[in-house]
Amino acid sequence: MELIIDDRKRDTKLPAILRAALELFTEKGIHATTTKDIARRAGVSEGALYRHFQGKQELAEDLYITHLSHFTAQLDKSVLPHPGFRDRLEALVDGCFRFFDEDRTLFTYLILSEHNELGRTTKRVRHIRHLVRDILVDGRQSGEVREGDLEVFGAVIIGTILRVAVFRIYGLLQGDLRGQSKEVAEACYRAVGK
Amino acid sequence: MELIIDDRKRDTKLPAILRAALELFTEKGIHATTTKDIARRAGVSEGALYRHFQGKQELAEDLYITHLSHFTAQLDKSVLPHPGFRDRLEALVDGCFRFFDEDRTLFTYLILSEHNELGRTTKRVRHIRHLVRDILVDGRQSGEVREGDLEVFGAVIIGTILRVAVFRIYGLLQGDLRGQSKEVAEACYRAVGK
Amino acid sequence: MELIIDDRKRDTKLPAILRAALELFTEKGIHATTTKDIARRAGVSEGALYRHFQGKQELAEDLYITHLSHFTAQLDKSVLPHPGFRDRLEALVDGCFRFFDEDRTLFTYLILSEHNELGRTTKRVRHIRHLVRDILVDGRQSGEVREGDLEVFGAVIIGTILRVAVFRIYGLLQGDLRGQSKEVAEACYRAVGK
Amino acid sequence: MELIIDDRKRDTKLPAILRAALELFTEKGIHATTTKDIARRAGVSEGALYRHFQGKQELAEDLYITHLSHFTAQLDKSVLPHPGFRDRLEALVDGCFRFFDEDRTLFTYLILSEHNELGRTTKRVRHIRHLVRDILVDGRQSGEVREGDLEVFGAVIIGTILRVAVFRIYGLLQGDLRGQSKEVAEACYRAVGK
DNA sequence: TATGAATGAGGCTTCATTCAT
DNA sequence: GATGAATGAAGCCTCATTCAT
Repeated sequence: MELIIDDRKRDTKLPAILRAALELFTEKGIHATTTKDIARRAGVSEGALYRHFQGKQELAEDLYITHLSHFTAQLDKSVLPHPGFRDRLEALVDGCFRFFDEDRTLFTYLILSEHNELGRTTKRVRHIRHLVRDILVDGRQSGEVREGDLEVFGAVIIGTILRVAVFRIYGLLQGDLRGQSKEVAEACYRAVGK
Repeated sequence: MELIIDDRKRDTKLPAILRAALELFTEKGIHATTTKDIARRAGVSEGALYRHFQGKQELAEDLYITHLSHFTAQLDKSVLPHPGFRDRLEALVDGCFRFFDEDRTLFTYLILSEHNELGRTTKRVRHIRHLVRDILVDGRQSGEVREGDLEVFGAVIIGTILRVAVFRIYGLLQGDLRGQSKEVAEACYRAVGK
Repeated sequence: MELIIDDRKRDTKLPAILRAALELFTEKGIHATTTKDIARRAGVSEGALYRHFQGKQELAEDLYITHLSHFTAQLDKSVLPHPGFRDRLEALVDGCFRFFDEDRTLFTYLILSEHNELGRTTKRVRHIRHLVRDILVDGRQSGEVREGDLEVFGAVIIGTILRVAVFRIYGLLQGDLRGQSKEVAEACYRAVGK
Repeated sequence: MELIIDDRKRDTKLPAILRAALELFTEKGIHATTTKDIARRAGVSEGALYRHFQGKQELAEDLYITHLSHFTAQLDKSVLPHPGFRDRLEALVDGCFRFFDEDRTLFTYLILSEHNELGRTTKRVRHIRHLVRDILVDGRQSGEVREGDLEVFGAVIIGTILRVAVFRIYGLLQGDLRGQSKEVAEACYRAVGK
């Protein structure tokens, strides 16, 4: 999947830098990735990073904010139009899994990694967590979600989706995740639906 | 909760070092924690760590292996004696949540953190994941677990438990988690039970 | 005051570059001024400097030699025609102070700054120091300068002139310096005249 | 001359570091001196600097403040006890010249260098300038200083002293400066005394 | 001619670890 | 055993200069 890049920078080394950084941040974590690592993998001098970012930190934050915003927006668009809770749940799971299948590295960076390093930055972007909450609140109102703490239900849904992805990475599951969307959505629905 | 320490070292600076290291590793990650950080928080000199460990890495691995083994063993002991799937599930959730309530930092270090830094080390210890798998296999055999991919079901259970803990840390949930054990086990059971 | 520029280059970016460089060199020193600083303040690209100069060093030397030569020549012309020591002294002080008033930045760059960076370059240009020496030697011969080491007297005159300028920059003195020419020349005369 | 050093650090590398830094800062300026330069001349690893200072800047400021304060205090003590303006002037010039003779490098660093790099720091320490002002104000009150702007007179005195030192460094003057104290004080007195 | 991305050397600083005291 | 100064490798970043467009 192509990362989001300002058109004017299409023929600079920025795309290579972003992709290299993304991979390394995901593999080893932001802190453990050195600027030299990034430069080497991008096929670029270290100094080149600084034409596009103020520093490693900004690079990491930029990658995070830009792509998470984009992903969440897309997810909103494919989930919220569905009227019923059950369909929304399926769309949610499917949206996540398709994204995972398409760019596992990016998914991991945005959603699975912890990023203590990014500090407050991570709190300023809409996240699946918020979408799930919206879905649950609507579902409760429409009577499709059973009694119980909505935060706990949110944890069930998000926890399940993310852990399935983690298991896929560990190799405990195989093949494209989108093949499992139905089954995973079903499990979630059983857990929280009426 | 008191960390596990060789009796002969009870009155050295080791306990302080371990606790300081644990806190910092959990707060900032192993890589981002410096030996100076640890020394300062433990109230010892920088060189003091090296009388107890070969280096930072060994300290991190030691903490991990010792305590994770201990936790998993305890969990096995409180879960496996129960004969039925449903009770085991409840015991599992409750065991995890009690541990979380007792020492959130240690729980985070052992279970929630990612620890790319520890590499292969993390694979050499029995983990909740293995216990969950055992419970599910037994439950399938006894007919208490419905049709469906056991790996997916494992992801549901573990994902749910861990995400509830994460939500507690974020402050989305409040109070002791053990109060939620029943509700969380119920959700898991609905998701995978017959 | 307009900097000295080859007529053919009047409508290139050279004037802007020179002025920006002069200001920055004076404010922060040559070493601490980056080519990017200069480019930004001049409103040109980083590479643009290199069409007019071989590099930053040459730019700094060029500025120095061109303008110092010009200033010293002017000073010679306005000082030496006076026949008496006293009048020459006044003309000297006044010439310096007028220059200061007209372009304080340039005066600072040429006369007040230390320029370790310019190395030998600074020694190849006639300097006020030489003019002062000439005046004193003549004054001694004509009996207008009292007994005493002429080098020390030179230090008194130059030191006084420069320090007055420095005090003006610090804000310890106010207004145009040329208003003080008479008083300063008087002090110098008392110090070294018969 | 021995630099001022906390007793507890007498047998560390700090003295070597301070002396090396002082020499280099004076020779090439703070900015142009690299930490590697300092380490090499001090016979120390670069990292060693950071056991004693937060960074190069702090090292430069520390050197400046500590020693300038000390010098000015000494100068106050040897100048102010004299009751008359003339004697004070002589003591001032002599105090400066003795200091110059004893440690020319330190004198240059503290008094002759410009130190744009030190910014506001330089303004927080009592300086010869303040002492000169005090002397002149008293001298005016006692009727020993003639009519005229005291700031200008201050510039004459300080400018003269400093320029003599500069000329000594250039080699225009030779031998110990203290031999010239009387003559220089005389010139200053003629310039501003009654 | 002008731009600004890219380079590569080198600057400042950090850090795990060692070692003299 | 304990301290903390020192080391040296490595990390992040800057900068004068080059070069493709």
